[in-house]
Amino acid sequence: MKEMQTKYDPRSFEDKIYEKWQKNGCFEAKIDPDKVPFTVMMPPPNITGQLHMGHAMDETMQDIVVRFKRMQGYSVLWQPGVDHASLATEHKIVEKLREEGTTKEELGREEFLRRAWAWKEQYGGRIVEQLKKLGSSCDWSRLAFTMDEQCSRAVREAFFRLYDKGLIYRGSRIINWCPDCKTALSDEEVAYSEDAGHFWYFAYPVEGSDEKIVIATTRPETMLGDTAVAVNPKDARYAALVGKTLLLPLTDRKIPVVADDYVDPDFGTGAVKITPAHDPNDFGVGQRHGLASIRILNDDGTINAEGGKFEGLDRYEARKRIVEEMKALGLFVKAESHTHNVGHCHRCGSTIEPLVSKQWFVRMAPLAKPAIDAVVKNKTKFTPDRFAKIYFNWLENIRDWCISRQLWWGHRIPVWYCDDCGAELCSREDVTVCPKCGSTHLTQDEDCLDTWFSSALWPFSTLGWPEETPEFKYFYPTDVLVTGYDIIPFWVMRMMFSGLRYTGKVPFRDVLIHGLVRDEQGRKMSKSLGNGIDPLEIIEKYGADSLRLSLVTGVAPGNDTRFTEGKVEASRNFINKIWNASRFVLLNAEGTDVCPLSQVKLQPADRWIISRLMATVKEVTLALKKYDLGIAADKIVDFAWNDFCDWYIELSKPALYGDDPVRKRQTLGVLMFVLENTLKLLHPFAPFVTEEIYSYLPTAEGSIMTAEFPRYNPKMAYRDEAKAFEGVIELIKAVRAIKVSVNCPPAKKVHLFLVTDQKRLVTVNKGSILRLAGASEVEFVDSGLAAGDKTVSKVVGIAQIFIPLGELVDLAAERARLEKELERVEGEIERAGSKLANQNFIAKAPKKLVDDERAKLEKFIDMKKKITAQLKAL
RNA sequence: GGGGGCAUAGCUCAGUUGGUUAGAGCGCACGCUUCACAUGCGUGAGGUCACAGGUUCGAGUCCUGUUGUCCCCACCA
Repeated sequence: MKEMQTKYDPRSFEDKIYEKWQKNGCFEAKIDPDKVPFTVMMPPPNITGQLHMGHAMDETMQDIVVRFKRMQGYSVLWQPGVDHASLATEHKIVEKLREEGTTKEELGREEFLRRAWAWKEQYGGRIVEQLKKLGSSCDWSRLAFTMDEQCSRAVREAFFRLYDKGLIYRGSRIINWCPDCKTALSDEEVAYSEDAGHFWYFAYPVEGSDEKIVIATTRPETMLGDTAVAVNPKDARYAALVGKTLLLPLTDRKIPVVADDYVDPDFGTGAVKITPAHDPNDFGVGQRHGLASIRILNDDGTINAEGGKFEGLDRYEARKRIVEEMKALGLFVKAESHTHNVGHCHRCGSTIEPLVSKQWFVRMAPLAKPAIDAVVKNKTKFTPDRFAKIYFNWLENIRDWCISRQLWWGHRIPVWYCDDCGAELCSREDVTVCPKCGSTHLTQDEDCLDTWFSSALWPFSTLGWPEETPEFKYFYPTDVLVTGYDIIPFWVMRMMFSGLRYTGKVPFRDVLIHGLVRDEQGRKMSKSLGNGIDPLEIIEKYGADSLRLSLVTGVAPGNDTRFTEGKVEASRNFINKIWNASRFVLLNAEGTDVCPLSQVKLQPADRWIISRLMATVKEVTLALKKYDLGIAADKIVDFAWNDFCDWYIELSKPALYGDDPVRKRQTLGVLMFVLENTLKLLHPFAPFVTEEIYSYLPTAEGSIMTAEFPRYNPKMAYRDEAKAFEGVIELIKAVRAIKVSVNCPPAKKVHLFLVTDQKRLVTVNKGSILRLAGASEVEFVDSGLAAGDKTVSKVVGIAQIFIPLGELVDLAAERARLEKELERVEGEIERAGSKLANQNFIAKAPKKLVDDERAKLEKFIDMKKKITAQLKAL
């Protein structure tokens, strides 16, 4: 038998084990009609991405679930993949081109895409390699990419179907425009923040009079596109002006004063400049009053020809110049500091310009309805369920989804325009001949689709949809989707309505939502703050298992968590503990014919640890089923460290070091059984170290990955015997506590006098009691008097303990100690007594509870009697 | 304005459908070279479960309100 290394050194085996798993095809999903499928779709990380703590937690949670299910015998598919991340990637490549002194326009679409693919080939796999370091057990042989052939076909099909039913349309509407990325964005891709700005007051002269009307704006440059000033119809101040014409300064335009309920008379001056082309509210006013919509910005955020002499100026430069000119004209009234919510590009942070533009949209109302219903009807369940409310909130208030992007890297919109007859043609296949006029002069729409359009199809596009592939039939719908709450509007929601629309089924039955990983001070980890911690560095230092465990312990589902290295250390210490406990068992088993558990004549301590193991198996299995990963991890750690290491291993030592070879073989049988099951319980959380240790177990076969997850066996519950044995533990703890309380040196063995009716239990465990309590002898007596007068005593469940400690005993201190104990017990009697005196409690509480309370009361009364006697004896 | 989270030990957090004497890790105190492990072992101190009501035999847990704090969405030009 090979021997375990003395030191737990994850670096020495983690990579090797991962390679072995891959080589042996342990992650590969198989269509097996005899098994129940279990499918998880990995949220595809961006090809531009680097592994961060958020990924680490997300991946760990998925891997835990997936490994658990695999061990339970499901046919598991954990589908990995990466996302082309249209905007992020294009941004990156454009940056690179800038460094090379060129632009994408200069290269042209074809060359640009060639470069983008080359970049993808070179760097796109980086994140995949990083995921492997974590131990992710996904089926890499099925690695998908949102722009691969299969996903692209699905995108075309999906687009075509929606277009065909009129659920995709093209129109001029106010959209969010990023002047730096030079593309439209969806509402979800705009992040708002409170920014400091100004409120500028300008006077607009009324035509044919000396009157002026004062308006206020935060964006003076947009006045170039004003086509009206609006006031509230009930506002008496302006009633006379409604219908009059204003001379729009800095232009030669005349604009009307209109009345519209939209205007809040109490805000600003009560008069609002209306710029339909650059403000969503103004757009509405413009439509109601038939106003012209004048767009004044170019795609890059400079003023266009409509801006007259300001043409070509950057929006902020134009703002400055306009304020100056208004001052020169005497039409500037005042400026106030004003903080307001400003939209920023999710990707580059630039200030968003709302503007009217011709874009493609998905009609959301008909799609949102079934997506809401599916969750209402529990076809898909959120864990924790409060996130269903957030999901509803989004879908109930959703607006049409702008899906076109002025980008090249992505799925090109499958619509062609006939240059001759002007027909608009959407097709699954490329169109080369116009079906309307037969022309071959066709131009495909220049734009790409929002990345999330393809991500929305992920749960089925990866399985071959729209083909009815065997994979699709077997693995779809998927079982659980694991993702952060910040992704609900981007992705979860869109997969839901897409899945329902295209496949008629919900894409997943459960959605497990987790929170954000924050830094030690509770701040979001971010590039700009520079407070991110690299998971790979943590893995290098502590091992992947420690990182994984630290990311799920003490974390409640859906809650944010703070990452601290201290937590990783705590997890590392635990794993180190397991490592050493395993070494202990294996070193002792060496050269011994370990007795199989079925042939062991179980002792009370054996039954106790097996009982605890079974209770843990039950709890862990239940917790994992409910996705309570934090609770599951807690239970395992608690059992392994406290019950197994601190108690059972110590309890086993008299047998291991004793001279009864049968007893030793049997004890090793129990140790081996418990160790093996502990490793299996722990495997989903700490796959590497458990696999490594498993390989040394004489009883184990193959990989722990494919071993069966421990099953609760009611025959091994041994509930009563385990409870009785807890008495022995209590006894040992009491003796230790007594010794500490009188400053008795731990090495000094004490003579125990016990008044007990559990002589057999004590006798069977005498060796353990002597060893763990630090005693030289156990003697049964009828009363404490036998122990002499310089004794310290304590009452525990199975016995009255008397320890003669001679000079160490301070009679006054001992009396004080006993009195304090008496006080506590009397408190308990009081509590239990009043509870039992309550007739309502007796009548309404469950019988078991009442019985328990009665038993407790009896126990405490008995204790009181004994303590009183001891006090008297002093 | 709408929605949601959080408030439990010095710190970070658990607490599963309401039910033993409210837990863990870290930190702290005291002691320990006990032959797997000092990344350890033993013993302990430390909590009016934010506040005020209510429901209940019974509330950290459910309801209402208050305060503080954080997040998401909408948004007044």
